[in-house]
Amino acid sequence: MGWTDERVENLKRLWLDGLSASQIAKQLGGVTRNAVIGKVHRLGLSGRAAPSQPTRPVFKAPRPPRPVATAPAPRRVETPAQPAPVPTVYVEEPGSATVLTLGAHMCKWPIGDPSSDGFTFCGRRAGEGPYCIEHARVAYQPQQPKKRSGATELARSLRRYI
DNA sequence: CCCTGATTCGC
DNA sequence: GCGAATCAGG
Repeated sequence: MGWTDERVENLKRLWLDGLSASQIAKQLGGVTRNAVIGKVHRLGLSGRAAPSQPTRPVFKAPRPPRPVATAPAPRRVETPAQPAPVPTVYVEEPGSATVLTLGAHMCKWPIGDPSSDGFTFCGRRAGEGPYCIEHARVAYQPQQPKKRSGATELARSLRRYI
């Protein structure tokens, strides 16, 4: 499949809309993301007004030499032993995607407080639906048919979030 | 491992 | 001109 005028127009629009190369490739069909990227460059529109994910244009500072020989200071002098470091059970690890990096085919399972800075999405490869296989299981599991004791049920529901 | 764009180079 | 392979990065 070659680059017809129509397909090129599509490419331009989608690219300028901020879609990623792989997303565009899927949408156009018959091309890989490499082909899309190559074409984008040949068309001279590599830089985007609204990049899907701003690629660092700045250079990274040369790695500062690591202090090697110093012993790792166990910073923790005074803390009168708090009750228990028992972690909350039902919080997940932060996802790999933020609202800015969440792609079309990434799991959109929200993790954390949407109003806080640490809010993320799961971000793993999504299947048919908006979620990855694991979260799809949780999301689409209606109810457990049998009644259980309150404690048992609570323990059950919490387990799913570990 | 998933993803992103950038570059190279044989075709 | 094209795009797979590769590179470099999150």
